[in-house]
Amino acid sequence: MNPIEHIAQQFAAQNYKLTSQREAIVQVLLDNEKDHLSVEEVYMIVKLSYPHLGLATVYRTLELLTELHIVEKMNFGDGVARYDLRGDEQAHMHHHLICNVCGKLEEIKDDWLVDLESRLEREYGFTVTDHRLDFKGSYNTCKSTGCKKEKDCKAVS
Amino acid sequence: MNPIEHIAQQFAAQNYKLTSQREAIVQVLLDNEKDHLSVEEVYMIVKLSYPHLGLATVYRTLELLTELHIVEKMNFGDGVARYDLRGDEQAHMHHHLICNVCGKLEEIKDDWLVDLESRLEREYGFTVTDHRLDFKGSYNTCKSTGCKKEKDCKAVS
DNA sequence: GTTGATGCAAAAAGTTTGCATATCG
DNA sequence: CGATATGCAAACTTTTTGCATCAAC
Repeated sequence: MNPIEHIAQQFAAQNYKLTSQREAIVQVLLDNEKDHLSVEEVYMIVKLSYPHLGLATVYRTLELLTELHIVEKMNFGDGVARYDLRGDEQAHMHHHLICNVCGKLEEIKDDWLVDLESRLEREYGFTVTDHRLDFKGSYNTCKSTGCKKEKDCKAVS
Repeated sequence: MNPIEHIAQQFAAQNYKLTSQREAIVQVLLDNEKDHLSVEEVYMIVKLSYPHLGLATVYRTLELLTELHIVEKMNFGDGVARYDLRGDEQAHMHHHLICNVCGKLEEIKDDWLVDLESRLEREYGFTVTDHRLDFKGSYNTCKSTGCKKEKDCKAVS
C-alpha cells in the first residue's frame, strides 16, 4: 500500500472526508518528506497545483493530521510551527541535528533513547509516550569549508 | 557572589546597562527559577513590584538575556515562548519531563547525553554545542490517582 | 553629556474563527 | 441528502518596531 492510500485509510477509519484539498496537502508533505515545512511553506507549494486553496484550510488540515498522529507539530524557535511526517512506526526514531554553520536540519532515523526511557521508568516512575531530542552544533566539514548556506554545505546528506 | 551580582557582571562585561527594569525582570526569573515563565507571566509578576514597566521592555530584556546565554528560550507547543534560567554550567544538564496527566513540567538536572554526543562526533562528524531533550508521558502515580491538575498531583516534586 | 534603554502605541506576523457556500460519502 | 469541509474575511494573539523621552555610565 502506498503512503497516500495508507493515509486515506486513516482518514476513513475516523470518518474524516478525504477531500481533494486534503489530498493535495498530504501530497506536498510526502514530496517534501525531508523538510520540516511551515504552514506558509505548505501553502505556497500546494497553491502551485491547487491555486484556489485557502490558507485556513492548510491550518485546519495540518491540525487534523497532527491529531491523527500522521504529522508531528514542532517548533524550532523561528516563530512558526513546522510539521514533520511521521513514518509508520518511526515516532520514536526521530532525532534532529541542527548545524549552526549551514543551517541544515538533518534527521536521524534511530532511537537512541530506549535505555534512558527505561531508566525514567525505574528511577522516576515515569512512562514515556513520546520524546524530542535535538542537537545543535556544527558539522566538522562545515567548520573547515566555512560554508554559509545549506546549498553550499559539503556535509553528508 | 550571588546570582544577581553575577548577572550584573555579565551585563557590564558586554557594555549593557543594568537598568532597574532589567534588574527587576532578572529578579523575577530568579524567584521563579523552577518555572518556565512566558513573557506575559514575567510581565504580570514584575508589574507587582514595578507597575510602570512596559511589556516591550520585557520582550527586549528577555531577548537580551537569551543573547547573553543567561536564559534559554524554549517552546513547548503552547504558542508562547518560555524562558529558563541557565545555571552556570548547567547548559547541558537540562532535560524535561512533561506529564500528560497533570501537566507538570519537571526538570532533570543531569546530563544523559554525553555518550550520544561522542557518538555524533565519531559517526556523523558533528560537534554538539547544545541540545534539547524532552520526554512526554505520565507519572505512574498520576495514572493511579487520576489527578487532573498539577496542584492535585502526588508525583514527586 | 552621550549613548543606549524605556514606554507607549501602532504595526506586523502567525493563527483561529464565523458564516455562507460547496462537496464528499 | 445530510454532515462536514472550504474559502473568505475578520478577529485574536503574540511579538516587533518607531519614536519621543528618560536614565545609566
